[in-house]
Amino acid sequence: MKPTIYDVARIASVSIATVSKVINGKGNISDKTRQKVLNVMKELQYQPNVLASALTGKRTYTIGLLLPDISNPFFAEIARAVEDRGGELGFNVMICSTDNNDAKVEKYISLLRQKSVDGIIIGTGVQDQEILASIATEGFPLALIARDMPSLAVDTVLVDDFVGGYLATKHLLDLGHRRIAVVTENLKVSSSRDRLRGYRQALEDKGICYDETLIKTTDFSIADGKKKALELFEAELLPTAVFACNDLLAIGVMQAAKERGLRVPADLSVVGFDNTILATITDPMLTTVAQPIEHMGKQVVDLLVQQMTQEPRTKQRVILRPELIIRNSTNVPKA
Amino acid sequence: MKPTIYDVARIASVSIATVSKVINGKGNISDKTRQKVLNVMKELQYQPNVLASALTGKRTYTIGLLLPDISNPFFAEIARAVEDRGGELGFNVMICSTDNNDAKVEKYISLLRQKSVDGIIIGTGVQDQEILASIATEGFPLALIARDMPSLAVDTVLVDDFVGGYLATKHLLDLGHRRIAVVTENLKVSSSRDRLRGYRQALEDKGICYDETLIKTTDFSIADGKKKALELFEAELLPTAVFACNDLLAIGVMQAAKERGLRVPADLSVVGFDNTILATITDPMLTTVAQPIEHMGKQVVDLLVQQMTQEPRTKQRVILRPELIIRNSTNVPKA
DNA sequence: TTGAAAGCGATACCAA
DNA sequence: TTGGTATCGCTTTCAA
Repeated sequence: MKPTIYDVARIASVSIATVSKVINGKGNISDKTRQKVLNVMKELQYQPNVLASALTGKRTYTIGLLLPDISNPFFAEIARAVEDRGGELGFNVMICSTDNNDAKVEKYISLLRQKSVDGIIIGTGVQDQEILASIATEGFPLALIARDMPSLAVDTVLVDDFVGGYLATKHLLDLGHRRIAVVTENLKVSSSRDRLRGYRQALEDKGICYDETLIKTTDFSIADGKKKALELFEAELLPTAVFACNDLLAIGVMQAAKERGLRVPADLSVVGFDNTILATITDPMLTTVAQPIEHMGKQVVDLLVQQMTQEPRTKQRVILRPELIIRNSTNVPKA
Repeated sequence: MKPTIYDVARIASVSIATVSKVINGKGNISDKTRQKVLNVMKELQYQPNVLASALTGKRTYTIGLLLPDISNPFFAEIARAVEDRGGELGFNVMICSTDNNDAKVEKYISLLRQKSVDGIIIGTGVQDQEILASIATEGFPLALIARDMPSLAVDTVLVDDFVGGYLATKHLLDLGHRRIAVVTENLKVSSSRDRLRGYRQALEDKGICYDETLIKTTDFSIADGKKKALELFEAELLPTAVFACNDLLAIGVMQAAKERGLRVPADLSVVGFDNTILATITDPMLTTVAQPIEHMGKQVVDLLVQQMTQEPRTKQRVILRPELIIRNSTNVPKA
């Protein structure tokens, strides 16, 4: 069996209270006693049981991370960033892939709370915000990453999706494109809506009419992007460029283009969003809007940890500026 | 505050012992009492505190998962598979990215044990097997995925790397390639060694001499693969094909080829390993050796859970057969 | 400077 | 069928 605080106390011939004090550096303990206890602890390779100490009201040093799907590179990269910053601060992270399913979100949150995690980071879509509202008002540490729910008083870190959509579209516009299609994730997701708004704004600034038929809504897999792009290519008048609302969809679009014999970027320009590792792997490499994932991960963790360690403060939304990464999937339109 | 078992007991005017019994379906409780307690539980939205119950010797229903890097698609896919099966069985998973660093491995294992996880799955490289040996003999539930440490009595699930290397090489050989280079991860990793053995065997079966200069060892990023491929391309006599020991390296090789003006597969055939999502994204799509990731994830979890729930049994190594997925990065050599 | 003891929220044994 | 109570490993208050 693992040694307990009692074993240490017995062998060091002190009380468990004393041992507890040296573990936590509290109270006044003589150097001599402290050394004695420390030695025994080392000898026994004693490690305090986190569960027991959490039961007395201390932290579990564990945070929950809700993501749509950890096998999606964008979210995997977020997870890594969260894990890294959490690690620096002494926290482990429990991952939960929700598939953007409210039922799973609810189940996971309930489970995590049964396990007394110190806080939860939400990177997943949540339809029914009530699920979050209740625990947020309850004062349970909660933070959002890459999701926006302005109606909720919750710390949030995200990229300015509007600007992102704007930058992507403007880039295309500047190249001379006028017929720019959009393949976007479900518009129930706030980030998708904002990216589309950015797109519209860019068009408007250029005095170009918004054409409903150029907008395709779908899920977020490569296959989805491909399917919608194919639909786009059915039209008599083809778009000369596509703004895809994430890299996965952009890749689907590129694959569809290839299947139709359209060359990227000669016949069709494609812009993605996220700048995941995938964007560097396609051929041509994908022009895309970069989210500062590492920075975002660090920030949410910091915000969350502040909630658990500091005085209540006003919740904040940190909006980071996305950056357009120009690679090889965009070019001037043909003739 | 969250309600406790005491709240339930008080409101239902029974003892906490009775409540505990209805929670766990133990003992004989009259239907009437049971209903009463159940109702109060529902009313209060009572959820037992997992920490407290774990303190009394029950499970935490949490498992640890050690991976080199969760942002690497191969491992992210493993994580998802583990999470899914874990979820079905009632377990949450704590992810730990180790960067294949023994110090981190040790730190994480210690941390996880302090938190009383019910078991740990290791998918990360571990140089000093002593780290694992001690806790394994101690009887702590442990299982390996995609890693082999035959000297250790630990449940293990992996693909037959030897066969994988053999299949990849044979495919190239069958196409007519004779000068087949290898870009592999550090040979301290067992899987890399075995894949290389498979390669040698395939050559031998065909009566082809093993040429040391065609073998390049490196780390596992795209950049590493590219760098080594570039070195390969310095030679007077170019290889006509490259077997890369994972998809990331294969992609690096493809990028190097492109940079050198070599067309894939016309001038150079490339085979990868893992069949991650990346393999479907490259252009041309990558021929690669598929690991049945989902199946592997399910198996390790099952093996691990067996250890915690069943009688001690002989440890087993489950060796799955990899499958060659032929896509478009391989072809007959030029003239 | 040290220790006795209550308490955290559950489980399980033993009585009633 | 139900309940009293010791126990798990630790923290913390209060006395000594």
